[in-house]
Amino acid sequence: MPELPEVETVKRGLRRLIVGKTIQAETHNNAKSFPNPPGDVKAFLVGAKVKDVRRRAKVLLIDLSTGYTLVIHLKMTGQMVYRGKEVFGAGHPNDSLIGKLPDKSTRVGLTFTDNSHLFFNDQRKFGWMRLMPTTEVPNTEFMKKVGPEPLEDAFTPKIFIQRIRRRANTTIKAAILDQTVLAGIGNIYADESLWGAKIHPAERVKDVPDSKLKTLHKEIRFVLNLSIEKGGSTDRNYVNAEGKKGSYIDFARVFRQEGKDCPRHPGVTIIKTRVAGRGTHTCPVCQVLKLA
DNA sequence: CACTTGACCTGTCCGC
DNA sequence: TGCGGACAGGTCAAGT
Repeated sequence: MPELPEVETVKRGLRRLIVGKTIQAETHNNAKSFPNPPGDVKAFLVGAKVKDVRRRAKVLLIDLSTGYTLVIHLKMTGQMVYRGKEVFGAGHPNDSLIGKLPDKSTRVGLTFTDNSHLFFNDQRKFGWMRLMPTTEVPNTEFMKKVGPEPLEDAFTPKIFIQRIRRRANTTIKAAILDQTVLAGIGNIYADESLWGAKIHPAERVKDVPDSKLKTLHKEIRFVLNLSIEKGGSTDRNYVNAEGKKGSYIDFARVFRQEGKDCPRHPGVTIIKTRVAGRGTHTCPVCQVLKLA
């Protein structure tokens, strides 16, 4: 999915666009995408005013005046796209991937009382949204076990090293993708930060010295901050709340750069392999797997 | 318990 | 052009 920078970008857009608006109507066409019973929708969603939009890990939280929160996970192909007078629709000369909405991958539609709309689009139907009492959100299994936010001050190198050492025998890539170690890293920023720290993704955590983990901690924060600045990564179909693409991919050093030169080593080609079951991009010169 | 693999879906791309 | 297979940014349940 959308990883931390993409969800953060959507959150910031929605904050600007929908806070203060009142939901007038809801439609959905797929029970998996929005499993709440119709009674919940009528009692806690329709007629509610949007109080705030938050993010924890890769989860988007829309707090409502009814004391309920819309909890949303975009997974691989989810999009939350707003259409209203603040945002131009199809035909506007921006780089939008979104044409006329709703379309065939629209799973949920919300209409506000000013006749603007918020669409939950999700081609692969892995994503979901659900209503629950705001006070219950921190008590969900996911929220109880998810790791720290990597961009908060409390996420020190010491905390990172302490938490990742629990995954001693797995690969470093699998460990940083593990949401219980730290929140928000996905395949793009795993590859980008490991290249930054000059660590081979298949290295076992126990074989990575603290000094390297400290560098990795710094690189994780660097790539996540840079990506937020660029509005996230659009590799396939990610778009922000206005339906626009992110531009981090233009700055990517290894992700989706197979066949191109490593920025550190002109003439050395970035290769694509498979680590932790995921497509993995590395420079064969900067990232050497130590043979135990 | 730690770790790995397959399943969940739809769409696209690549080779034959 | 058509068809089969691999692959795609995430997470979990089930397996070893």
